[in-house]
Amino acid sequence: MEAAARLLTEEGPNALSTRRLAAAAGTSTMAVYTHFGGMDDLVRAMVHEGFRRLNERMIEVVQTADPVADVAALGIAYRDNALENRHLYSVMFGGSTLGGFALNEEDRQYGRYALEPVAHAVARCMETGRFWPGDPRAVANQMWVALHGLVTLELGDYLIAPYTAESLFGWQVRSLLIGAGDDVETATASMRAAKER
Amino acid sequence: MEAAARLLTEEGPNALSTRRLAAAAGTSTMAVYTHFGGMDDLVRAMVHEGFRRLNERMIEVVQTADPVADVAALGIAYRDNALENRHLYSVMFGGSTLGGFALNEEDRQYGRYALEPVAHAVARCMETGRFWPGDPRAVANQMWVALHGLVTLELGDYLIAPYTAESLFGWQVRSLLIGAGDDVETATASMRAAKER
DNA sequence: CAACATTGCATAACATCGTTGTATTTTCGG
DNA sequence: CCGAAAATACAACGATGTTATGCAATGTTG
Repeated sequence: MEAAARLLTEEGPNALSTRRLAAAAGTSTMAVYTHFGGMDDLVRAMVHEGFRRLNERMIEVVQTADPVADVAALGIAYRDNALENRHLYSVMFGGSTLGGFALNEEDRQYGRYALEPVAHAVARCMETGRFWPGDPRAVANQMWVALHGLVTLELGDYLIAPYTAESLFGWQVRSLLIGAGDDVETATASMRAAKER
Repeated sequence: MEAAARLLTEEGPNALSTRRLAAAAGTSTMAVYTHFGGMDDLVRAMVHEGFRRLNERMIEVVQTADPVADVAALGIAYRDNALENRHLYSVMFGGSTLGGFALNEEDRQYGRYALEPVAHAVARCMETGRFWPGDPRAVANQMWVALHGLVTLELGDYLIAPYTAESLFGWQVRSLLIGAGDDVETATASMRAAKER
């Protein structure tokens, strides 16, 4: 139900209640239990929708002749998706608890799956010699961890000037690219190219 | 009230209710309103206690002749504190919402303040030439972002073999040290020294 | 077409939550 | 030792998720 998604994105997780949702959708609270199994399953459906959006966002980052720029573009896409679905993001990755809802292993697997495009792009960086040879998934996980930290602190309003999320994001991605083996100059150029997409 | 802290650490944020707390403390729900102002202020007190523990943990990392090892030890201390107070940590940094509780700017300032020891250690690394000259707070923020991401994903059970939190943590800290200017060999040695404290 | 079964939702009720008001008990200063 | 003040026990209110019951719409079948 897109009414639930609207409530969650506009008024936050606390507004996502059966009665608020029933009022917004013009029905009764029972609709939640017929269409879903309960509040938990509704939240789970929201989470899956969130992962679907994230995957969509990652997949539509096209592959170019510059795989390092592709990696940077994937990082930008990841952050953009989190900022546009901030409440959903915090539920997806274990932040907001939202009543008795708890992630299960299947949910988490959806999250890990979103890293596949990054792993592929990193593999291409290694094949072309821009990155040192190694495990692409390890590098992708490294990037995920760093960007997740940035995004959650940004959403929690912990990052203020002069160390804004924007500047830290650029620094973070850049050091990740260089730490994976790229040269300083080419990494900077690839980041600029990624930003302009 | 340490009963509240025990409830939160042992049964999670959802178990922290006025009635559960009253039953655990052997009193009535009114005790929450006399000693604190309400549920929100009780959570806020818990959060402040969490920041106090974090600061304590960071401060007791002694300064040695190897400032890079000190930085690594601070990272270890940060992660250890988060793992030992996992539920509290998620409340402190905007993860769990816990009813209507919301962080205010004063709370966040407590969190940022915990970075001071890191900034000092980084400054010493720069003075001794192990790190490139630069803004110590910028490097400290960089480290914070990366470690916060690692910890939150670890607490959310997102990190599984072969990319465990343990291995990613080592990789993350190592690349941070090297990215800040240290050599590969000396950084590895300093990390080993930090781990053995 | 009519009787039936099934499905979906509205209404009401229940347990639990944070919170508030009132009365009672406890505490403590003079 | 007494009176004022603080702390607490008890009950109640609104709101939450959930369940039970009943009704109406819908589809199915003879």
